Amino acid sequence: MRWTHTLIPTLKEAPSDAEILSHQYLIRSGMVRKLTAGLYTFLPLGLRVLHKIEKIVREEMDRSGALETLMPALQPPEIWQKSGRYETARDVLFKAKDRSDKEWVLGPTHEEVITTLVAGELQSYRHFPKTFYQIQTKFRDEIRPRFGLMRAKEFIMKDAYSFDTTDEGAQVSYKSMYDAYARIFKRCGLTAFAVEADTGVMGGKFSHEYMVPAETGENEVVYQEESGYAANIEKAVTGSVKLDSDPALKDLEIEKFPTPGVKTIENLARGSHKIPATQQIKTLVYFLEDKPIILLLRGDDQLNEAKLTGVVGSAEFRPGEEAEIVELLGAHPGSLGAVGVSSEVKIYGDLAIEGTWGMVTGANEDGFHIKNVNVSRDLPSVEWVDLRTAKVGDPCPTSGKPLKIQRAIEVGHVFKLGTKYSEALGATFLDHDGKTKPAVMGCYGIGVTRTLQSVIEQSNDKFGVIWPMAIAPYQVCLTPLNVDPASEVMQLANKFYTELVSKGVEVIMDDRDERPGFKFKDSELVGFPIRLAIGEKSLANGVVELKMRAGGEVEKITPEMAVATVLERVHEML
RNA sequence: CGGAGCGUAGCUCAGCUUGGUAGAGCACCUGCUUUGGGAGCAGGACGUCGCAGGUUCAAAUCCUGUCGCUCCGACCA
Repeated sequence: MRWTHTLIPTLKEAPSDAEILSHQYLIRSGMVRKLTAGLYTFLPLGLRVLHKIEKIVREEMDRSGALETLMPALQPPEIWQKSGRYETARDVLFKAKDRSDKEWVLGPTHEEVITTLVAGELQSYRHFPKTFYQIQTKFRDEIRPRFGLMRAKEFIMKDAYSFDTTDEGAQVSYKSMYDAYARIFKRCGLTAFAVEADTGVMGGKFSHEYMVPAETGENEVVYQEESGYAANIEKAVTGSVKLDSDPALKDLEIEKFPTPGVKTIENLARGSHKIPATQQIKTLVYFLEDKPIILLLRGDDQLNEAKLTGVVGSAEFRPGEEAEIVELLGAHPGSLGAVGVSSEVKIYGDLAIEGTWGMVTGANEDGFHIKNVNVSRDLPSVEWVDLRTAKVGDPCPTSGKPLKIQRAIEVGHVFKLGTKYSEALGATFLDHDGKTKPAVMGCYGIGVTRTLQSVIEQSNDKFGVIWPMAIAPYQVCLTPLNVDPASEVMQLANKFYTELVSKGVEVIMDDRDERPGFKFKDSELVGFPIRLAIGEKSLANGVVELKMRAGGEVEKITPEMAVATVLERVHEML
């Protein structure tokens, strides 16, 4: 390809609406342009990268035995009503109406469609297992699209769905996808690792997310290198963080004491009371489908709402409003406690305070707290569960070593679904024993467009993008510094171009009549892995100049060696 | 949806406080010079100042409304 024939609108300055570096480079290097928030046009260069990632995804999906399909993006709402997600996913569903005012759904994902297909086509255990995948545009009415392709209203996803007759089979399918994902990200030049992920209302143990470490990521990963433990913070459990209570306080009776003006854990820890946060019980009032529940955490801990979802089996909860809380407990937030609360209110307590004593909590009377709370004695009806958010330095659940936290971008998610959708949509089969059973499903997603931007986020320097060879828009940027067709420089460039292309190398020739510095800057901004510059000065010394984008000095090589050397580098880096 | 900020040339932004001729740099067009790290000079084209009302002799500037964009939170590939 010749630069003057394609469209690579590079920008010297970062667009004002691009916050993170990968978003800026995506725009500046002329890969995409924004139509409106969360919607992007892929320009020729960006599309080449996208296609290359898709090719890798296809190859690895095919290799794992998955079957490529293509499902409609436009879907009837009836199947969403059947699965129950017409309601539960209503916030992300884009809806459209046709001329007769019938409603349609733009697919944010395809469990309903694929399961409907399987319900009709796979009827015997002999037809299983099967895994289907597709690479397709998804639509999600994101509350807040952001960071370019990272979170868009419309994006390209590789989604896959496995169907097995047994749970054990489903685990094999799961593992197969899990492994394929690792290969995909590796081939894309991405450092991504699998972490245990929250399974939310679906339950079950099998969910992993593939994470790319990045400060701009929207997720937090809790990990311990030595033990290998890694989990999304929503899911992360820890070893016991329970602290020893002072034996002297165990049998003391609870005692109310005045705490005027104290509204927060912090107030009580600092002020005149000097009660460490670790000795306080934090009392939160939530409403679960209009029924109040009380949550108890240690003063220094934060509630993990994803864990709460798992505990109560629903995501339909919200923090109570001040008026509701006053009505329930008779005091304002800041003086709340669970001691003596009616046994009709469900109370969940975090494991970190189970069995402790000498604790301080609100008295349910404004301006008063109570001390010497012995949890086992004074809070008998509490159900003890894991509710806290893991913190840096907490003990690793497997090794006890201190945990660390790293921000990351989620590029893939593998999920063992079970029979939720197969039951709802009738994907059953006749087993050996003549019984009708629901298929056991798994679902697997890769954000293809997000993966693209993640590579930029991970692989760049102050000059621009550094594309890994496998997904670079072009492998080689041929840079003649004189584009006069009659010049020796341009004739040699044309010769190299022809030879390299004939050997299957993807070359872009920068045939613009621009100054050298201008061309060098552009090629570095776009990030072609190899640049071969041909200029009069070096040619007079019998050499051309090879520069690797990833680093290293300019290498001077003879024109005779140029094509072979470039070819060798391309293959080394693939 | 809650909180914060921003809408002026293709891009980055100044001008707004204190109302009065619409600005700069980059990019674009023409010419000359230049030619190894985002060149220089001269000339040129490009704007309903997001939109709609209002105040005023007069609005980019003040007021009201509205739409869009960005960031923080809940959601997620």
